[in-house]
Amino acid sequence: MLTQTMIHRSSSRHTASHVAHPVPAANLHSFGTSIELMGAPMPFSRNAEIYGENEPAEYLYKVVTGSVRTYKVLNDGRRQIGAFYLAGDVFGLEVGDEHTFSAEAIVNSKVLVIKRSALVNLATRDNETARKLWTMTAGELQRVQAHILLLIKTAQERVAGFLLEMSARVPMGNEIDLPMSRQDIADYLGLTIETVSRTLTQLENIAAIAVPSSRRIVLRNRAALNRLNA
Amino acid sequence: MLTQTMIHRSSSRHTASHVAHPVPAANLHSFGTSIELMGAPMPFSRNAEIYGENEPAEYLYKVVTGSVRTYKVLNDGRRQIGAFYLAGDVFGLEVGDEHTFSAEAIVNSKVLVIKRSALVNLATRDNETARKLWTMTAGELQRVQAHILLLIKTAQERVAGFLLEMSARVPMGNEIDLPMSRQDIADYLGLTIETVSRTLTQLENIAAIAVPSSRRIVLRNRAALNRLNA
DNA sequence: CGACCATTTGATATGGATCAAGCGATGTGG
DNA sequence: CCACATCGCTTGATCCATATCAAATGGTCG
Repeated sequence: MLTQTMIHRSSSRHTASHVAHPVPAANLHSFGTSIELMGAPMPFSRNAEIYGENEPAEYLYKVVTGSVRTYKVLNDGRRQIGAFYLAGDVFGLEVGDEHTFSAEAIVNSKVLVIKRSALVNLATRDNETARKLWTMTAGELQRVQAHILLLIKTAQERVAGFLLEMSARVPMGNEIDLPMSRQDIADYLGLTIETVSRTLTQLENIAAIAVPSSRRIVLRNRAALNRLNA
Repeated sequence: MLTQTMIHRSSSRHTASHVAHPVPAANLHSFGTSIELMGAPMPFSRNAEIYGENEPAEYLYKVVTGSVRTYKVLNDGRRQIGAFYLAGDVFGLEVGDEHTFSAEAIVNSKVLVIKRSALVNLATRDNETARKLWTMTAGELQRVQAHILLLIKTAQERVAGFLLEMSARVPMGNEIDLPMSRQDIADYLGLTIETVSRTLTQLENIAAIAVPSSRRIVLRNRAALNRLNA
């Protein structure tokens, strides 16, 4: 098969910079009301690694600006993208000690870094926090379950589903500005770039979407897309 | 594409019997130490529905004997199996109010039924319970992430991965007694029964496995299977 | 024994992968 | 400011893994 990108152990192996730049001490007194107020946003440049698979999961993260992908590379080099995280999304939350995926900035991004241990400790005292952690994990679970349903569909259905998912996650509903490349989309959907590209032109021919520039997609006929989304 | 089973709105629509047979009152005093001691095992016969997608998630469940599948049916009738649950496994835990998948007994089974609200309430007081709920949800998350990785692989890799997964979950490691049909396996792996069947005979020809009877599989060469599992 | 259902095996079709070329945008050095 | 390299994307031609269609086999239960 070999549908995904081949990773040739090469590019973008910036060593995780936040290990070198320790995070400002968390404001413990602010945990109860909002997780957000901890630490300072940390910048990651395009393709920089935020953490690697199997690294200890000491922190969790919240995208302030930009976007992030998590992924896993199989033995033979195929890459599967697990998720895209946009501004406002939290990622990197694990219950075990290690990250199960790697994370990279897709574009230059600012990311809030939150110390996990503090939060988990707090959760044993503050059940508001405990519930929040649980709810976030459950949210991830639902996302991943939806992702599975995408992966059993035809190429058209996957791409349509992807576009609808993205449009639901950005403000202005019908105009999507994709931060990620065709290769990223392909590795998320379990397709090749060629198939993603061809499918987009098909959807354009059907007048379901318009593609004014390669990273900008306009949803022109949601009904048609929803029909494909089955 | 249409790789999964077509469900023709027909068989096995036994209305959820545990609504009719209310569960014995939970022993609230035993929650803290073990979730298991609640209610009496309830029998479900082969193919009986335990709950349906979109039903309120009032209970969670633990398989005592037998096995259970959860699944979702797409608009056009394709079925995707989300998971198989064997004796000892907990399923049906949701954070939202509704089940996102349906659940059926694969064979005649006994299932412990646990009232969710009691547990969730308790979790606000007992952080041991809270942690358990979180950990179980996170366990599901990891399982589903592993499932995604299966779905991007070749047929051989998927089947090998499935067999290794199952063998890790049953006691006697090298002999697997599958409770589920080829169709169930196919719908779990995103393949057709024919492909599953052919792939099993391929693996048999490679001497990676033996198939003494259709439901019984013997792992004969784990190294070979692991190599496929990539 | 015969009906039924699950599974296997065979023949053919097809959606998406692979291989290959072209094209437009962006950036760099002369 | 232009020539040219590079990169991301699209488009075309062909191939192949798996789906689909079809039939045979085998096991189970009345």
